[in-house]
Amino acid sequence: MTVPQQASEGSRAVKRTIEFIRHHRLQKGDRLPSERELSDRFGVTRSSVREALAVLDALRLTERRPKSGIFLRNALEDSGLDSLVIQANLDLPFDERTMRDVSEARVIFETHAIRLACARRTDADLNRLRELVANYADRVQAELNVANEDVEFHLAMAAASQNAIIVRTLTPLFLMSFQWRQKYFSSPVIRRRSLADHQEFVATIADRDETRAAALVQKHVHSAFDEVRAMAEGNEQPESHNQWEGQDQ
Amino acid sequence: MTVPQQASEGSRAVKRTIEFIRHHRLQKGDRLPSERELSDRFGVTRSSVREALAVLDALRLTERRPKSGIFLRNALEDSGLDSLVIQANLDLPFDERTMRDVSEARVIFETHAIRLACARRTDADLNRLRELVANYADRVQAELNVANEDVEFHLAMAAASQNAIIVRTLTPLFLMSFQWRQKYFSSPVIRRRSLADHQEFVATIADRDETRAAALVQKHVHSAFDEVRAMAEGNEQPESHNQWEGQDQ
DNA sequence: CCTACCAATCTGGTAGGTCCAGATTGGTAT
DNA sequence: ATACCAATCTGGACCTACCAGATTGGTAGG
Repeated sequence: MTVPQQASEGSRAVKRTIEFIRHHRLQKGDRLPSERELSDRFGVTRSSVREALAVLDALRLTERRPKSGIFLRNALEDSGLDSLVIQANLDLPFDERTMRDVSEARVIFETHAIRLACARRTDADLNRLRELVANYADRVQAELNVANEDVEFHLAMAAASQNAIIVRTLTPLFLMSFQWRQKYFSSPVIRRRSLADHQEFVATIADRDETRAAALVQKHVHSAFDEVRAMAEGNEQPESHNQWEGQDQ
Repeated sequence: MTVPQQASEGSRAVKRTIEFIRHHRLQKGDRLPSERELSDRFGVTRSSVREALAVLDALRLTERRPKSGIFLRNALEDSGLDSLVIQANLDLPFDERTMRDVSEARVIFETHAIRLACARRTDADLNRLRELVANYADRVQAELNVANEDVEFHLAMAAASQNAIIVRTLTPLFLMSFQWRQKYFSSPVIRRRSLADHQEFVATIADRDETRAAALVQKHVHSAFDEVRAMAEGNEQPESHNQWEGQDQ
């Protein structure tokens, strides 16, 4: 995956802007301060602010009206899925509701993905999945973290559905959870359990057994989310309202 | 929806860069020319190029390695869904396979959305849907285009699922088809047929009739895509490989 | 007092320049 | 063939300047 570099000023400006929107509770249609004022506030150049605004525009969060101002196009919660990845990378917190929705959506999307994979998977898909599981097993044996390999495997299953849009939909849902995925897979017990599931996934896809595959998705994803939830509640400071905040690793 | 402004240099730089990647058939891991060279090629300032690269970074298409270069992180087809919206807004074409996948994904996602909507919709959701249909009916009566209203209605149905992630997933799938949606709804016959479907949607959601609702989604979406496909093939120049290219309106 | 109008001001868009420090690279000396 | 070092290239950030249209506030006219 990506090596966590230090955030550039441009990215910091994105973070500051999102925090500004949050803090001032700006709503759809509200106007942001001018680029010049934002650059003053944030202590960066207008160039950096403009870079950030270009990103927020791309995410459909803001709209820059020439000679007029910067306006909020959507509430933070209405932007595209890619903004979740960016928020996660910037260590911005998610609320409980978002995490619940992500969990539910992932089950729905991945269930369909694996159903399609059972129906349409090619031998090449199957071989790739077997390779990935073998590699996964090696790493589990070597007591290594498999957070990245887990994402790789799940995306490979999705790819076997032969529908690139489904893959592109699931990708951000995985990437946004990179932080706590790392924590989740720090447990050897969990790694072994996960490996067993993956092996079963491959078997069901090989047999084109949609029903068993779909059931397995439910179990696999739900248990993962339950586990993470439990971990978060265990480590949680009592006064923290948000157990899903990204953690530095 | 959004008024199509003239593209800024920053957006043009995005377009030029994507075209560059396409034209030179760059693959994952390949290196792009330096910012300075791109700004020369495109005839814009480095600032504009940097704005564009910030966007492509956010879309997970490129990766900027400080003091090293710009590298392709993903193939164009592996980026997030939001990039589809941007490509559509820049009048960049989609290939047939993407459109097929979008159609399939939309049916899957929206079917689940409406199932959840049947189970969970509140009275407020229902009222909003009725309002939207009433407005829709007025516009059909007045022989007005209902492209935007159609999106609004479908997103409102998705919102009734009480899962924001599903809404955020469907949104780009609608927005990317803004161009030909406009054409599709230029036909009064289609507008009337669509209105009838929407009225039936509301009825099924009111009755919480999941089965009928799901069946209706299949019919509604498939017929729409078939229609658009037929329209595109009809107007198509024989040598065009791509009938999904965005059209100016 | 209200309205119409106009000029100063503010805004985003773009250009062009500078400096920095680390990565890359190619040639040189060993 | 290898080790090393200096010139070069790269992205990151800052700064100033200009443009033209949108906005706005005050003024003149009704």
